[in-house]
Amino acid sequence: MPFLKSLNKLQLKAAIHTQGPLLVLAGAGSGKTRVLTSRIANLVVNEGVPPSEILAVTFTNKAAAAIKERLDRLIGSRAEELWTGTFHTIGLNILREENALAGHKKGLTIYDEEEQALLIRLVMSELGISEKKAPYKAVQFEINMARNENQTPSEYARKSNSILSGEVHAVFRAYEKKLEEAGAVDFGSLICAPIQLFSNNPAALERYSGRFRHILVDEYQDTNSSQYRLTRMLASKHRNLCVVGDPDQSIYGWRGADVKNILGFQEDYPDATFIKLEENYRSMKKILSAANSVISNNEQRLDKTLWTRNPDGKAPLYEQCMNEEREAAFIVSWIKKCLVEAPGLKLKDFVILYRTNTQSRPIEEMFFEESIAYAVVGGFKFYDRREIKDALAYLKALVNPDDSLNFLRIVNVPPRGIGRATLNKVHSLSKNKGLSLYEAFKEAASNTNFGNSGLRDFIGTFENLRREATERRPADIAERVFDLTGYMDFWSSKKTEDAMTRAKNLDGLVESIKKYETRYPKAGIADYLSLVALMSDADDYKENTDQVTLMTIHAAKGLEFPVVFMVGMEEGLFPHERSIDDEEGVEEERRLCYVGMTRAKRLLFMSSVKARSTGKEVCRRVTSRFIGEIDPAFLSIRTPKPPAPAKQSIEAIRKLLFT
DNA sequence: GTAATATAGCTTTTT
DNA sequence: GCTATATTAC
Repeated sequence: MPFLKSLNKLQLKAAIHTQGPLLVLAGAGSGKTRVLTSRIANLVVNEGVPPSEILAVTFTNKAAAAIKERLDRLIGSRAEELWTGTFHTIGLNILREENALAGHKKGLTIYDEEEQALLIRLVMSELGISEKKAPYKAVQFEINMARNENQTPSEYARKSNSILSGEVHAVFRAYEKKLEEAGAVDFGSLICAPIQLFSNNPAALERYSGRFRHILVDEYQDTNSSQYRLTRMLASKHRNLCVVGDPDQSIYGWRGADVKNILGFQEDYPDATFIKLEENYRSMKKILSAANSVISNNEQRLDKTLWTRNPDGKAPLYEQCMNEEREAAFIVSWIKKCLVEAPGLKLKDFVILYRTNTQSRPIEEMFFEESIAYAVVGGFKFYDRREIKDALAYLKALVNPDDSLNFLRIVNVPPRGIGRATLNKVHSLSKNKGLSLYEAFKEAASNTNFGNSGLRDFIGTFENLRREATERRPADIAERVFDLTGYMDFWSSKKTEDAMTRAKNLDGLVESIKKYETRYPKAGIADYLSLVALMSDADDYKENTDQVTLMTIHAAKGLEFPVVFMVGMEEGLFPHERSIDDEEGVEEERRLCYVGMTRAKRLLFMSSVKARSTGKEVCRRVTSRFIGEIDPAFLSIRTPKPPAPAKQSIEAIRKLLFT
């Protein structure tokens, strides 16, 4: 088979292994994705396994799409039948399928972090728990951690030793009830609900564990306890579970990921085959050695040393810059130099990696000034904008009006005379009669005691839209909604620049729905909404356009670039001050550093600044310990000389003179 | 009762 | 720098 020819011995072994559990420890750049795809292709082509009986879980939906695409080249259109996606996508699909089977008509609205926070705060105020006693952020964190451990509210109460456990327990319970009433789920319940379903319903478990003859889980080091349980359940029948990962690249501990899942795999499955991929095909020797010397400072590690046949290449270069602007100038001058000296390189071969999203700004400004095309991945997303959130809330409310949270969000936007007093009245009506907010509004609209015409008009419009929605296409629906509710007009009638961009963004949203519509002709507006909710930052990385990419190191997981810049290599930023207190936190930061460094194929630049402006103050900064941990044999340190960007604007010179 | 305006507060990483 | 909340104006 042609797809097996290009593999090395160990990769091949992993690819053609067919029966029983398999653990693949795949170091950075060791050809993991190739192994995964060849393995699936081998199962289908040589072993005759129908693609529909294979489940491949990836970390992002983009990675899932990439696997499907590669597979499409190997086995053709049958790749479409494969079950792929993130744990969350898989969970959602299971819930949908089972809901349909059980005849539930309830909507499945996915609440993102912000919606979750709103609901928690609502619950807290109803329970009379003050923000001072229990900050909602802390409550939210506890609830999400409980979800990561697949705990119900009462299990949480039993096991938690948090000082807030009493309050959290109460909020958690009421929160679950509200979710249920709204037909909504949070991210965590997309994993927990299927587990619960399978525990209560052996026939359902039988269906799925029987269907998935082979299961592959990528990035297994970043699975949490719930995902672990779900995986075990799904694999319980056939036990053909292949997990792939690298403990050194575990960077989601703060989200409940537990490296023990991968480290303990052989205890869970004593008959598991174990394969270690240590040959790196990605990076030049000196880059790899530098990365290895950093990660070797971690105490808690599995024995593993990455090596490569690649040439030495150039040692990573570190420079301490005066401030953020100089750091940005440092990047720009090197990009320009590289483009001249290495004619094969294009803008899309460069990536700027940072610890926190806010770090992108000064770099963006410099790129703009120097007319360098760039794209920021993640960070402040299109879908995070207020007008887009409002617009999506309209669509969510339309699809699932019992989702009181989103209904509430839009009911008086734009202002239509439904203020606090009206809201209170409707709210008590809903409570007294046990109605959802929307049902209460409907009742209020037909009741003449509510002399509010704005309310009646809105409910009328909303009802009409709901009727229309059954026979229109998604983009059409969206356009009608924004039009008839006056939401589009709310922005486009204002003449401020801000309002105009918001109106334009709304048009952009309709455009994106149109694109979705042509791509998935059978899908409805509800499908679009869940896709948007589960879309990850990395999903909007476009490798085909020629522009420099800016992203967090977290988002860069699984990607590779010829030239990598890692900026802000400073104590307090990287490692971040909030993880500096305990050794485990620092070790995770170190793994993150390792992940960043191992993204680089040919050149790696690292930089820090001497003075950083945080808010109003300017702080002196100390070089990150990680720089000191790099074996000096594999690091060039440059003392900053006056930077000389090819084209200096008057403004840039002025800045140089006065800073 | 509702809408516009000032003020504080906040920014780790994300499905 | 930008948004949710509190206050004041209509």
